[in-house]
Amino acid sequence: MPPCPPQQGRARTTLLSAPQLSEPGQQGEMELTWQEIMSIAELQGLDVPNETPYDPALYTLMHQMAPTANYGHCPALGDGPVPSCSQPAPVYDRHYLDAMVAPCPRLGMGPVPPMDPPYGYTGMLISSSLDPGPETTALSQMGTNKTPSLSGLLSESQGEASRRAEGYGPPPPCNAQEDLESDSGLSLNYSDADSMETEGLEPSRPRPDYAEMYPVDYGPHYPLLPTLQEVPPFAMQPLEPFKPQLEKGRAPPRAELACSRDERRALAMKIPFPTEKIVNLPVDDFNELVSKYQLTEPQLALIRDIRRRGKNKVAAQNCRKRKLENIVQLEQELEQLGRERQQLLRDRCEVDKTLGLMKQKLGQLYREVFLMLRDDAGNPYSPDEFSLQLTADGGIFLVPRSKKLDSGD
DNA sequence: AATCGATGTCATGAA
DNA sequence: GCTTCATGACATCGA
Repeated sequence: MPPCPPQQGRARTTLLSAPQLSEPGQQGEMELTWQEIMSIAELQGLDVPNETPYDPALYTLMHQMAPTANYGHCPALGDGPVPSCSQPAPVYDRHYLDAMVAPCPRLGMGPVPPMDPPYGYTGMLISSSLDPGPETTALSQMGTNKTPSLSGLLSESQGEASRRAEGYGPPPPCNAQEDLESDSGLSLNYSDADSMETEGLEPSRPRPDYAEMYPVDYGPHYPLLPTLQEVPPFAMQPLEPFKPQLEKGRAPPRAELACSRDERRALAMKIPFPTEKIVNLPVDDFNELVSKYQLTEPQLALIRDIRRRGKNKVAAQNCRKRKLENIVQLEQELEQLGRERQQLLRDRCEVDKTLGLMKQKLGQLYREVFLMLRDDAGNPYSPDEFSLQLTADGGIFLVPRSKKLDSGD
């Protein structure tokens, strides 16, 4: 997305009053974010104010229905001076669950079909690495039934990354600002000009038609949050105490962040099924899933890109793993060839030594034979004038030095 | 500040 | 023609 011109921020500043934002840094991030969100609304002609997280009614409802559970509620969204927050996975999953049962009238979606049955697809490494822990969400309980058939091929860290990318891992600490700016290990920074896609720094690349539509958006899933009765027990468990990472001066490793960029895009675009399915379903099931919903063109484009990126991410991980394995194998082969070379050098040394001995013996034998030869007068032949030569058939001839046998050898 | 390794992403070609 | 996979190249982040 190209940098939002300042005028696009006006709409947001009319929605947000500055005192709501306690931290100047986060305020700046949120300004950018809301500029992008509002620009989306303008581009799509959406009725954003009715569903914006700043809808006072919804916002009030949020506090009423989940006063203690931390639903990824970002302090920067106007919740006072909370330094940081957690980004629990249940929020994400509940979002999808709710999306399954809640219509999304703004995007023209009709009533959403029920959740899909469990899938047994294990073809992708990313899916094979699933390992839902005790915190497994309702979504994973009902939606995934995967066999870790290829888990050995990927390192554990990769499996962890996959779990995180699928939103099934335990809720890692979430720094609000960091989460806004970063993603699951992705490099793009929404808040500065380095963001390739949000800032449109790659004019050579065709921008997807949803490009304006996936800025960070924590808002849209607020209206989809479950009512208190719907909150699963795991969501009501005590949360880990806040860890004010900003005060530690270090953001958590980006690999620990819960939401990937594509997941946030999916949230922002109200994609009604998880990115894990988008990426891992076989093409037939994927097409069937997509056909169940009435999705807009930008949503479909985003889904296709999420699938492509997800598959390519796994492919890249496999490719790098293969490359490393090849390097290790080649190094082992190199060592083996080095050992073989040393052995061949030793063998050659032995052979040279043996050859020298044989030449020595041959010379000695030659001299003995030559000295035994006599001419008709009984005088020995002079080695300067004659030499012994061997023919191909094994015959030995005494040949004058000036006249060699023309046998060729 | 420079460097390096890890990772995600894109472009491209092959199957 | 579409999808998937493999891989080089690039960008970014964190150590």
